[in-house]
Amino acid sequence: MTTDAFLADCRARLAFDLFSNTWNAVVLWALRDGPRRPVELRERIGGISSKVLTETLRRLQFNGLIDRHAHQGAGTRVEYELTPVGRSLLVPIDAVGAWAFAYGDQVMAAQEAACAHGRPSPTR
Amino acid sequence: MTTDAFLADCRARLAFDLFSNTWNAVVLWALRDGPRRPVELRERIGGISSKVLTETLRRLQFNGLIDRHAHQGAGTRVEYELTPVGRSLLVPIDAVGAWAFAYGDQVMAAQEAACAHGRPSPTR
DNA sequence: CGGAATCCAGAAAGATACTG
DNA sequence: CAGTATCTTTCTGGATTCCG
Repeated sequence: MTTDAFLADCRARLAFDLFSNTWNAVVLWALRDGPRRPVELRERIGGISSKVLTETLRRLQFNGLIDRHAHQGAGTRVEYELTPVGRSLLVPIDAVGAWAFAYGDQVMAAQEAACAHGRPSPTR
Repeated sequence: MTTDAFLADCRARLAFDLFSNTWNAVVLWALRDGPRRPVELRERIGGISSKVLTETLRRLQFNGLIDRHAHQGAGTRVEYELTPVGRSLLVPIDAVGAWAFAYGDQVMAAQEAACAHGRPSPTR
């Protein structure tokens, strides 16, 4: 199918914007095995602050990718869960992961080679 | 294969970082049909400034995803071309595009529904 | 525990002008 | 045309603190 036209004002940009965020894909991935509480997510994911996690969850919720469930009881218990749409996004996320698995070494090698040739490292 | 562990310090993050940039994927996509000159890229892609395009190209080059060819002649003629590794990245990019094609409507609908319910729109 | 409120540093990206 | 140099604005993510 090939979905041409990522360019100009294309709808595919919508998906790219979802990825152009450090944590969106990571959090979705961390939710793949079922509902999770924020504290669990922070354990599974390394190095994400409470604030940033909350922001990310709001963002995903806003885009209809996750649902928030507040179970009432002693204290507070909240869980987040993938929606069907959110779950469907795991497919392309997995494709990205598979690529990294296959080609990550070559990218790192290219980075080191560029540095060795005195090229400054762009931010990313 | 499923490439578990996107979490903590995993190599898959390397790939996510490549995507967590507004323009990387778009520029790679614009190069899919063969070598392109910067001015051509700016035409195909909408709304990218010369400066940002250059930065993006340097970044992709640094990661070994594209090559730069400077043809000498009257004036200046430069072309950028995908490396084999860069071309391989089109596969996951295409998966993302296919997802957007299939589910983009639902995401946009969710956004509008959230707004209608008075939820503020997170940045992304 | 969940999460909201601040404050802050750094990075990304846009606009503009300029050089070869 | 390709690329650089500034300047400015916006965004992101991190740290800290406080409330229910």
